[in-house]
Amino acid sequence: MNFTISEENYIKSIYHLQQQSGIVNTNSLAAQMHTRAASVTDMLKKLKNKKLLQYERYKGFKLSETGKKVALQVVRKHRLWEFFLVEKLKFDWDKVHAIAEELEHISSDELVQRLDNFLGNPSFDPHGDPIPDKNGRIPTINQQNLTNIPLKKTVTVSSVGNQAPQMLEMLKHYNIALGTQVSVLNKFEFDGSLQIKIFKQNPCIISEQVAKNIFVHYAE
Amino acid sequence: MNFTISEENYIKSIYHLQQQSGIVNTNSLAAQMHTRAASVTDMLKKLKNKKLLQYERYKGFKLSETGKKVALQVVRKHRLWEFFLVEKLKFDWDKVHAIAEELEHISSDELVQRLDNFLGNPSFDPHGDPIPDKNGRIPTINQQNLTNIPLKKTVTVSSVGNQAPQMLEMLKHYNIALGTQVSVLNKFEFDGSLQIKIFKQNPCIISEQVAKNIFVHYAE
DNA sequence: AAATATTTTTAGATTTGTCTAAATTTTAAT
DNA sequence: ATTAAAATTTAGACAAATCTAAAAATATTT
Ligand SMILES: [Mn+2]
Ligand SMILES: [Mn+2]
Ligand SMILES: [Mn+2]
Ligand SMILES: [Mn+2]
Repeated sequence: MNFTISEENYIKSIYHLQQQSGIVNTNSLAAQMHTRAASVTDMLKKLKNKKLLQYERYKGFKLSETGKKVALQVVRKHRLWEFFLVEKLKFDWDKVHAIAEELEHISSDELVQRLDNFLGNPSFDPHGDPIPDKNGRIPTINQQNLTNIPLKKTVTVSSVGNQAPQMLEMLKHYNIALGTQVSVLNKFEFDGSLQIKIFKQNPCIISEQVAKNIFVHYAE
Repeated sequence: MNFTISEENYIKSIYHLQQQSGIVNTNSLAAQMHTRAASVTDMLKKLKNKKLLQYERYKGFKLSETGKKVALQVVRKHRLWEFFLVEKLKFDWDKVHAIAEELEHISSDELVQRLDNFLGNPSFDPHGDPIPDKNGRIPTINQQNLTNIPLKKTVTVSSVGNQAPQMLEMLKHYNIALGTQVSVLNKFEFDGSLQIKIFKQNPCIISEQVAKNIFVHYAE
């Protein structure tokens, strides 16, 4: 089946929201999509008609199994294109989201599969997010955010929670990228900020808010 | 300024039609776009309002200078993406048009420029059509169709006139691609068909209709 | 439990792009 | 010069996606 760009964007947003909260409500989706609650309700009816959504009015909603499959294909395309933009076209990682937001709607299945192969079947996108495979399966990694890491243990940055351009820009300033080796030297009780040592750099301090959005795994 | 996908498709079609005939009329555009004359008229009004078109009702129309620039950028994107699909993703040349028809509407200028560089700033797309540069300038080549070539002279295939999948499939069957060396052995007066010799193959016969759509230049 | 606030849905409008059918204009034929 | 044919435009309708304002349902507070 084929979906409009708008439908795909809604489906993807619902998918991301329900990953966190299980069930999604109208206002949070409206906020995520930068649209109005009334518009969301209209689209929910369409998606329910197409059996992509479990939805009863006033009761919240979540994707059906079919809906989830559609969402995963859009996510797959988004992350593969982001990988292409960074690895092949040398875009900075904080510049690719908006472009991938358009490219993810190109419809050819063969294109996606060939792109995947051309890129060497990558498992993670430039922000460390897992790329679903052709069947929608997602590779898992054991990762935790920096606030949960014991002191002095060296870990590797594996992904970024908040991917707002502001956050990514900040990480660029700190010289933190995926794969960067870090250890936590000190945790300050007053505001939860962390003193960290970044490989080959002088120790510096990051706020708790930033630390919570830096995910890491133990070095192999 | 930014245009909708539909506007871009109309602008591009008008551009291609006026390349041949100077001025364009409603019905031929409707045919080209697989739409109805009434829809064309509606869009003409929009494009005229946006100063992309010189248009007076019942009198035909053509692109303004601004309109031509927009068209050339869309053509540029279309042909760069086609090149990408064939050279990098190894698509057959008869499978890329429909996909490029979508990709040409991705809006980022930086993307186009980086793609161009990544591909090595190609001058011609997989069908031998020239790729406009950033400023809309088009490389020219001296080419003629096969019916105008003197007998026994060896020439190189440089582009294809009719690019319908049926035509491209046929050329694939004949083993004719861009760069293929050909010479005309004989011209049959009865139906205008040509006996030709394709490099490393036995002589074969092609119809006048096919010959007219094979453009060639003299080998360097 | 009643009143108030929040969330969600409906009603009705708007924009974009399309369509059919009818009217108008231009062109070609008698 | 009329008439007939072809091309083009207008009138009016429709689907998709959005919006604002008002109504309805649910949740929270007194
Ligand atoms: Mn998108
Ligand atoms: Mn990403
Ligand atoms: Mn197109
Ligand atoms: Mn082409």
